[in-house]
Amino acid sequence: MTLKYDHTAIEKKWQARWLEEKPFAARTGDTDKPKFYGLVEFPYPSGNGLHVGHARPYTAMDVVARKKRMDGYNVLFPIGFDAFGLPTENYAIKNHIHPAKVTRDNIANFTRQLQMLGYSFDWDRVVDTTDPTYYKWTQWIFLQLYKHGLAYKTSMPVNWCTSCKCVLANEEVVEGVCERCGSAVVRKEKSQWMLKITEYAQRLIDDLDGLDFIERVKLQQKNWIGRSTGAEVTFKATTGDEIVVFTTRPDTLFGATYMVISPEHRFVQAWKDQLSNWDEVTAYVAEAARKSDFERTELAADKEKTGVMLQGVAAVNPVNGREIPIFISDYVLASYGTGAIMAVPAHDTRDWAFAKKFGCEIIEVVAGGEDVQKEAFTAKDDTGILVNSDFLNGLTVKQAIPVITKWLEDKGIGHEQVNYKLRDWVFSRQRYWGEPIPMVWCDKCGWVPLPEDQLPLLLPEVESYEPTDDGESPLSKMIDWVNTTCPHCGGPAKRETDTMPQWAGSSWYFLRYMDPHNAEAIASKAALSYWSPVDWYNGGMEHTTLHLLYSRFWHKFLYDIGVVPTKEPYAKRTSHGMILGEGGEKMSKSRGNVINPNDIIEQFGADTMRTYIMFIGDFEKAAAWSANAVKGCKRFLDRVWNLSEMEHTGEDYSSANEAAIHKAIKKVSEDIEAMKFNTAIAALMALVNDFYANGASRGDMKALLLMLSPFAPHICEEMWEQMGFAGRVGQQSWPVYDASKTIASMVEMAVQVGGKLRGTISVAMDSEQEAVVAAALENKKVAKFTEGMEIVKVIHVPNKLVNLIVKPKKG
RNA sequence: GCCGGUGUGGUGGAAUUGGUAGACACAAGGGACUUAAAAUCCCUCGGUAGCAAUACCAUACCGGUUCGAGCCCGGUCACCGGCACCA
Repeated sequence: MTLKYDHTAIEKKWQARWLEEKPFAARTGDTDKPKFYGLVEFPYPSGNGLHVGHARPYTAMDVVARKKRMDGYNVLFPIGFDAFGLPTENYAIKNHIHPAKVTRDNIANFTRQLQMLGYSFDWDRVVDTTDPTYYKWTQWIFLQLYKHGLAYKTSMPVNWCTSCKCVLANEEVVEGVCERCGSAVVRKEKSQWMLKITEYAQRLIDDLDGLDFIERVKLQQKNWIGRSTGAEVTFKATTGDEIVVFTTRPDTLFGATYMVISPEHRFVQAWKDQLSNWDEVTAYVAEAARKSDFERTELAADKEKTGVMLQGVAAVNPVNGREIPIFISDYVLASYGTGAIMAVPAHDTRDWAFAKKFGCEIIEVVAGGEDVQKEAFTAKDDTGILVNSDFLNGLTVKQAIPVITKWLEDKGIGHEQVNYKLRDWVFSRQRYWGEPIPMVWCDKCGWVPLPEDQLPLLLPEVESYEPTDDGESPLSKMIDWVNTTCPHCGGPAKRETDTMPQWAGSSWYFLRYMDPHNAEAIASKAALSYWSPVDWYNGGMEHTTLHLLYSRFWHKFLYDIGVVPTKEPYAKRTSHGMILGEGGEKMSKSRGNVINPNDIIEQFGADTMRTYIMFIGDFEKAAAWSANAVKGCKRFLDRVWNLSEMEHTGEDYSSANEAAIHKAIKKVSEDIEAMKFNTAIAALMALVNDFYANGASRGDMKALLLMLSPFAPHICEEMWEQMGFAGRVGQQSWPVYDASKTIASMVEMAVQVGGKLRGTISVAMDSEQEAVVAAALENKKVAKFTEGMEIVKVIHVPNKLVNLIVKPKKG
């Protein structure tokens, strides 16, 4: 009689052994084995502790890592903590505890929770972004960016979160509100450090081609970067100024009946003296400036256009010399293209709406749509033919674009132009708990980078971490720290008091794992060349345009300056779906439907938790938690455990189970690679059902434990040991299947008559068509439908199906 | 509005990518064991009709291609995600 399955004791035992024996340590430069670097997104160690949302991707990658080790790979599977950030800082403010202390405590708690789940992380490679030995290198990378002209400080309107009292990157603003806290975001003029990610826009698109990323990630990044090809065209104004516009439709130039410039355009102020309605203009400019991002988004939704015509100034359409009015309107953005457009109301829906409201002329220049007085015709393909356009008449849109572009170039008033929606990365934050930006302002020398030997620039101790209402970082109150000497001229100077955004530390952490204790470099050349690139990176879709794009940018930069050996950081990127609450709603404290992994582990064990979270459904799709289904997985592991009550004889596969085992090995192996963890577990459940029906040899049990071990490692190690198998299950080779053994000698085939299933027959493997048809006709159910019929056609799919097409016999 | 995705039993989900729809579970019902309960084991379980064998219907909806469609094509509806005045 075997003991009951005591998950708590078993899991404690094996977790302790793993910490002691370190079987998951990665060895740099282990040349007799191929390397595999599996990566999960490191957690932000919040005070709430680990969430089931972490367990899904972490378990998945742990299953992959454990299987890869059994496949003979030298595996790097690390974990760390992305610990700078607002929640910690806010908690520190509220409770008057230093954020470093809060971080230490939270990391300790997370570590304990991660270990309770039995993850095979290499605990000697943990990184913490708030550790000065780590952020020294985050600062070092910033200095390299600065030295290569990719970091610059500029005063510009930025996204200001009214609640966080902090600047946000464009990527952090979602539907006009703060991505993190949901508060209103307003525009504010501030001097900010910026990173020139736009310089990498084209490469960030192009290099996606060679990567094994799921399509929706590639697509989302491409859309975010937003490349569009068109032309820049210069219009002369009656003031003599030249206004440059960007258009993707130079073919419609003859239909440009007015022009719009953004309220922020420099010409608005420059033309002050020429404008007879200056009061009206300034009122509109002020109004536009006051609008928050949220209000502007709202307005965009209604498409209610506003604007003011500039009285006293006009522009000239260069193709026909016609004088056209100039408007200012906030539907033209200062930050895209040139901040000015030529308006072609007949062929652009926004221009059309504006023209209708302001009574502008609508001239058709592309025929083929409905009446342009009723709606704009915007087709960009070959359906439209150019009209009212002089030398372009008769051409299709596609044909006309190169013709007019060439014409503009010849005249010296235009050229082809590519634009991107992507903007430079706003890199400053006015908060305490982040990496200090290692720059010094000297009145004589300007911005001076801190010499590298002075890194890390440590965060000073402050009295209060509270953000200030004037929008300055709390560090600005540290007079002793702020006042310093210029590294260049030695004169008095001031330190930069803004800190870096949370995305800084996470933009390169995967490199540090390769060589986490290196004091001389971000990682040694040897480690970088051995482990790069990350072979498989799994993470959330919400990071596609933030972390994933930012880290690709940094990595490309590091490649350009010779620090890393690969152009791209990640060879493969996959993504998991969210875990929802029991009712299918998002888990949240306010709904009270949050599942704490600790509770599940305590009640059912880590192996049940792991098995369930993998069995819950399609890994890529959202899945709702089900307490009942958790019990089902516990029942499965109980059944596995209770197999030990059976008598097992024979080291080979039993003849009764052999075919099923070979099939299961094939299925589980392929499913893990394809992240179809749910069907892999289903196959193992079916195998256990077979064992109950047929009995199982020691060889059969061995196969089961090997295959189940990546999912439920504790119970498998325990049973492996108790059954007296040598070594540790996690250190064995993954079983191989023999394709010929997955096939039985007899197969069941479907028989259709006229495409309808009428019966099944059992025939020898690879039977010829004649034999199959003969067997089919003998089947009583089939015979009913073939009696008195003539077979006119037979469709035979070997070993699967035979379809008899019949018609009534003549006579 | 634009781009992408999804839609299968009471539920979560399978389906070798055009070849026996509903694997594997959950829930439910019945039975065995038990003084009883839990646990465990066995059986039933898409719908309609029938005692049954069986027949017909069935993968959001409508149509098409095909010997054969959950899968391909055209259209419609619903939900989810991303972008959103980007010229």
